[in-house]
Amino acid sequence: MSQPATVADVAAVAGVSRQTVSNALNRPEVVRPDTLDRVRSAIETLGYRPHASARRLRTRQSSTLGVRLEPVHGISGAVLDRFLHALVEHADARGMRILLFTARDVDDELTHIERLVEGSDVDGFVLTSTFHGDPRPGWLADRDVPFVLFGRPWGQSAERAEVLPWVDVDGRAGLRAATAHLLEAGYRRIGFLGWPSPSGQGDERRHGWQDALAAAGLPDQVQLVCEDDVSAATEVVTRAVADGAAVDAVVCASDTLALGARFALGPDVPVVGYDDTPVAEALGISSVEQPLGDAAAAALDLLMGTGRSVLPAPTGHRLLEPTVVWRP
Amino acid sequence: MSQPATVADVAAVAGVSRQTVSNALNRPEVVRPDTLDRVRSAIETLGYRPHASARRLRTRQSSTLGVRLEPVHGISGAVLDRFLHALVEHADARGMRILLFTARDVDDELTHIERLVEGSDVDGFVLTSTFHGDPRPGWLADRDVPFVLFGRPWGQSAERAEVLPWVDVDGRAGLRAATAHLLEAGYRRIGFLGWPSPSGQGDERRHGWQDALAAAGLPDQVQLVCEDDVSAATEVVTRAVADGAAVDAVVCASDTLALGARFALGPDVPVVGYDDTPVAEALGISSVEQPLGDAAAAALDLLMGTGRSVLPAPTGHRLLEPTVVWRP
DNA sequence: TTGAAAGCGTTACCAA
DNA sequence: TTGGTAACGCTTTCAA
Repeated sequence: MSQPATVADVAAVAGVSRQTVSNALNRPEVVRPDTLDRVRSAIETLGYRPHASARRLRTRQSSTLGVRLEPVHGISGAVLDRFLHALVEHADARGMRILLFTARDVDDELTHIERLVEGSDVDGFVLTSTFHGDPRPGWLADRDVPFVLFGRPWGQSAERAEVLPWVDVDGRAGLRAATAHLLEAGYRRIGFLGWPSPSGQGDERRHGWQDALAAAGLPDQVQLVCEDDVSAATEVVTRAVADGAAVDAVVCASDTLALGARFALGPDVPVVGYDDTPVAEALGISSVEQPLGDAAAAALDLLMGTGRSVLPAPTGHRLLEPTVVWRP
Repeated sequence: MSQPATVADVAAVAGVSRQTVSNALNRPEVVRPDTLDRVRSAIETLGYRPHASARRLRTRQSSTLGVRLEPVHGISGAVLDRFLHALVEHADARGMRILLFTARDVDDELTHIERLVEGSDVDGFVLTSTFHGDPRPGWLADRDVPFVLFGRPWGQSAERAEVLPWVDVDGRAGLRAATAHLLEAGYRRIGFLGWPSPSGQGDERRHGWQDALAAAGLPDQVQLVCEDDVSAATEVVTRAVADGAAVDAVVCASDTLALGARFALGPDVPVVGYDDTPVAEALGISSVEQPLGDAAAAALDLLMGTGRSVLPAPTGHRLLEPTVVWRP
């Protein structure tokens, strides 16, 4: 196989014209069965594969989705990694490919996005790590570039947020479930360790904790705040306990914080983290696990509907339920 | 910008022919300066970008490299992630893109690779996680598909290994340095916790430990073996100590093992891991850090030489020195 | 149901 | 140095 076979080669072997080969490939129902068979066996013997670039040039579709590969962020880096993995798999099943790019910051990301769009390199984007004041959704929507967010459009106006396509995991429900479970197990003084406000995900998770406490008639529990850093978390919790804070269990906004809390409180005080990272698993810390495979599938559903190409203007959203992984 | 501009549009605006625009883009030195200026300003005003697929169809180069995104493997998952990140950045700087694919196992990986090659989707591959009996290098070499290994061609015949292109980090040097440093600090009974043989990287790392001990005239130290799992490691070390093994420091083949050793020995016995994962950082465990950015750059150097396209048959190799990150 | 012809946007070749 | 012409491999009209 010095030179890859083309439609013309297949057509010659099958004794039909090029277009018939193309039809056999793309609209098999329109070709007579025995012709179809001849074409298919010709494809088989020649080891023919359509030339991706040629097809893309003709169809004006790249069948490719752009995804920014973000810098690894500490312990939770594996989360986006797992999402990406699931995304690649589901995309493959739908005939789509994932093209990576990196960027220093959001402005740089928009520059890259612009280049990819203008070079017709991608049909759309999956945007991760949404945040308050995120300029990307607006930028893309203004230019009619299809996209879907993994993460809610925090801080967007209500009308805009309503039509923006996004997939997210319901952190509030996750922490609500974790807290409720601890309450059932008899714990009464359940503290929360989270990030400073405003933080989309962080505030959601705090609300989940509050929901469960309110439902149990136990408001006003200990609430601590610090940056997402193990030593900082250890220090905050240690100081709070020294100052007389009463907790017999702690739910946290992340595994990083949970790890700090565990160091401060020892193994006898139940701690629940978020993201179910390998660290939580290794240290036997309970954690809220995001259904990342489902999230990836949902993102593609929103972006592509039931078809095999990206919708011109995706819309709608999906909020997925996480599950709590309990460890001794 | 309803319809993206093409070379023809640029040519019309600049008052030249299509070909001159193409030349201005790809071989500017062959175009007269003032013509070049006219073309460039036309490109500017039109916001023209070459259509990637059209160019690829014509040049028969995809300017794309295929990389398998592997399942996240516990604590060390971040390593390939960081390598991938660096690879995307360096590739971008060289006008190359990274296309991801996933696979269940090596056979499935070869199937994917075949598909990508036959569809002219990629110009070559960067293969990670090489292992004894790896069929991929042979498969690709047999078909003249360019590739480079991140990891040595373990277990390949000497002649074949000699011409195979690979980049790797010298784990042996890393553990030698770590062990030597501990020896200088006065530790004399330095144990090693590693993986079962044969393991390319694992055996290398063990040799590094042995090198340093032999140089210091202190052979026959405690050597332990277990699978790459935290609890297994904890158990193995705990049992060894209970059985009378004498160690006042331990170097390990991975951060996972180091974590287990830390649990078994407590914070007063120095433990050195490998890969400098976020976990090691969070727990204050010293670790050998791989220069992943350099590895990615070296991989592309091997694959592309100094040019902007993949070499037909890359060859040569590069062994990089890791550094030890010491923590209190 | 099948075939002929056109064209997607680009670059390579050759002549001017 | 510049421009005309011809592909690259594919799909999409439109006729037969």
